Amino acid sequence: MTSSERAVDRAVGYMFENFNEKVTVEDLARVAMFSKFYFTRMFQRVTGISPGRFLTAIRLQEAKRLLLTTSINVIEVSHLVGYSSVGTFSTTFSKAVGVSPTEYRSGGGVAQLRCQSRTSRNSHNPGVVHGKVTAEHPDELGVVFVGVFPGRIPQGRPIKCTVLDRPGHFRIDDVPNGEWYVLSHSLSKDRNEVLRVPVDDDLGLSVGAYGPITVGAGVSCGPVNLTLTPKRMIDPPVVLALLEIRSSILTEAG
DNA sequence: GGTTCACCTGACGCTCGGCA
DNA sequence: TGCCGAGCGTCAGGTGAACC
Repeated sequence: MTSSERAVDRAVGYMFENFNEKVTVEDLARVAMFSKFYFTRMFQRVTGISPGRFLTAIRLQEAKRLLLTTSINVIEVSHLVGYSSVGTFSTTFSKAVGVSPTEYRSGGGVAQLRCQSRTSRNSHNPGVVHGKVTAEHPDELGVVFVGVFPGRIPQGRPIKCTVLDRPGHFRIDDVPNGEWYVLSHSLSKDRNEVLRVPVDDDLGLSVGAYGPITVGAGVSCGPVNLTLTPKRMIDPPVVLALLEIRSSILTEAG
């Protein structure tokens, strides 16, 4: 682990301990023992996202857990995870997870989403993304989710996605033109045993990221080689109901 | 009780430059 | 080369009220 990663690790630890309070970039920089200017750049370089968005992801991950495992109302949940305005919480949650807090709870954590194409971009002549997902111990992994996202953090609805039985080759068609990230997640096989039960933590989760890639009109983009590694604390939390989406996709397929 | 929306604020991204 | 400070424009996120 480099000195930068150690500093980011300290800051992320501070976020996990204090996400329910007001945490500023100055606080995090002080914990990391760097100036706030340099810290922001360093954090972005190590994690791929800004400190503020990382903190938001932690808060939403905790909110998902509270919504599924308790009967606390949305207002109380918003306060418990650090939001002073339930309006902000509701809006942020809906954008990141794909459904509102009450929909998420009523669906038991299974977000009935579809991999959507975006029509706002130049998508009349979409491209193809292809590549391969590898892992150090592929036999220990269950099904693999591969999605195309606008950013480095898996939130909102994926532009396009696919599910593999195991690490291996993939192909995603009809990807709109633009600059995207390809993100992949997989659970260890023992956790897949409980696939139908909503998953609300990162235990046994392996992640891989690639990008940004530029998809051109009618062009096959790749190979995109994704390597799944066990999720570290400094990897961005999975905000989107990715695993739950995977479950619903499998339900449809089955 | 929960969501949406307009407005506002502060964090962020980018860039340049200084220092050791 | 690594660390840090600062200015400035942009935009994500926070607030609070209206609405369902």
